[in-house]
Amino acid sequence: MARPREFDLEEVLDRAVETFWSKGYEATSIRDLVESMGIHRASLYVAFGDKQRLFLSVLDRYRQMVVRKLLDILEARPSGRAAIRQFFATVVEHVLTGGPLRGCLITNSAVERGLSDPATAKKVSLCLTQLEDGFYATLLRAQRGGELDQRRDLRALARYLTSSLQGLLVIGKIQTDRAVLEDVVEVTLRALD
Amino acid sequence: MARPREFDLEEVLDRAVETFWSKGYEATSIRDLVESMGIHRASLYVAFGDKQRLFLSVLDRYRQMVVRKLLDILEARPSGRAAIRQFFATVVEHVLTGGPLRGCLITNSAVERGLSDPATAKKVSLCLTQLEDGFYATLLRAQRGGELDQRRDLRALARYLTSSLQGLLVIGKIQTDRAVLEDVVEVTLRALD
DNA sequence: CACGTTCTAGACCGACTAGTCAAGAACCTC
DNA sequence: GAGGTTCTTGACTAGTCGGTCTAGAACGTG
Repeated sequence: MARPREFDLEEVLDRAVETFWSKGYEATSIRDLVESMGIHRASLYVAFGDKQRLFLSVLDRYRQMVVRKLLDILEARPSGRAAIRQFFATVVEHVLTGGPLRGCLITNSAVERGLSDPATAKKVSLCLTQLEDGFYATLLRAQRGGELDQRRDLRALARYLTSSLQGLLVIGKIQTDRAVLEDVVEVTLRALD
Repeated sequence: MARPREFDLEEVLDRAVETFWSKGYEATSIRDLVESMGIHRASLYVAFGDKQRLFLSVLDRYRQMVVRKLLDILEARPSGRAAIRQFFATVVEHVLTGGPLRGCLITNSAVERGLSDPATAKKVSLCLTQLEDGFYATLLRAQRGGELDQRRDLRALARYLTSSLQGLLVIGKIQTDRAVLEDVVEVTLRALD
């Protein structure tokens, strides 16, 4: 056996999540990460590999934590419609109060690295698929509960909601007028009628 | 009088637009710009100031060229509904064929620099406003032409379409399956019914 | 307690970063 | 053609980048 590491892997990874989330991939330097994670430069490389591999770990962690929480919202209510409405209301609140973390690491990563890093694109794609599947399950619940026309194409609706979420998060980077965001959500949800 | 510059300002600016568009702000180095623009490093600084100011000029140019073209699509057809449908069809084609320029500089800039650079945020906001106003005018045309219920809130609809466009462009960075993008557009346009 | 392993610490690497400067070339006006 | 202005050019700066390496500290096992 050997000397155990002095820090908690998930704990420092959470700090890395916040740093990449707020600054983006390119604008985050190893120095930034060392400072925010509170571990030594060499420890970072031993524990997580290089910057890109650390980022991929960050995306996994983000999926397990943040995306998971979002999916929980969709599952929390028996009414599918209410769940989806609550989902978007939560996102709007996040945008209005999120400060430097306003926005979404998945959106950011899709835009900044989607075209240049296939490994990142793959992880982002997984997150988007999970969200889409979450919407799908919720729409199915709504349909079975008689809240949604039986003839609606649920896969198309789920894809639409996933895309709408991304749009809302982009707009939220520029626009923090609640009325604007609520206008968007209101019209978005009309698609379910 | 003095020696005139040997390059065309707008011409080299167009090259800078392409470079920032395809690589993003942070990932683009001055060296990249010097090579793509085909002018000397010092000429770049004399003509455009530092990297950030060049980027702001790039955003202006993008608005005059690309956003202008998009707005033209909205104005090209007498039918407001047809114009909006054509608009999104064009965007889907761009995503499917755009290569390294797939995506939109406005979306990219909003996401990458919206929170960290107020000057960029302001220029992006202007572009989004122009798009929103373009949608508004087109919706109004549709409404007056009897293609849209008189009671609909056109401002909310315009904001929604602007946000939907951003969402589509984010999804397009990851997903190039035509069926997915068309699903999104199809449901998006149902909001007009 | 000694060994072997894996940690942390700080110094270090070449490459690249954004940005500057001095010198000379090219042009216009007079 | 002379003078003045602004261009282009290549060399140059200090600082930062991602990543590595060696030395020594800290632990579990025998």
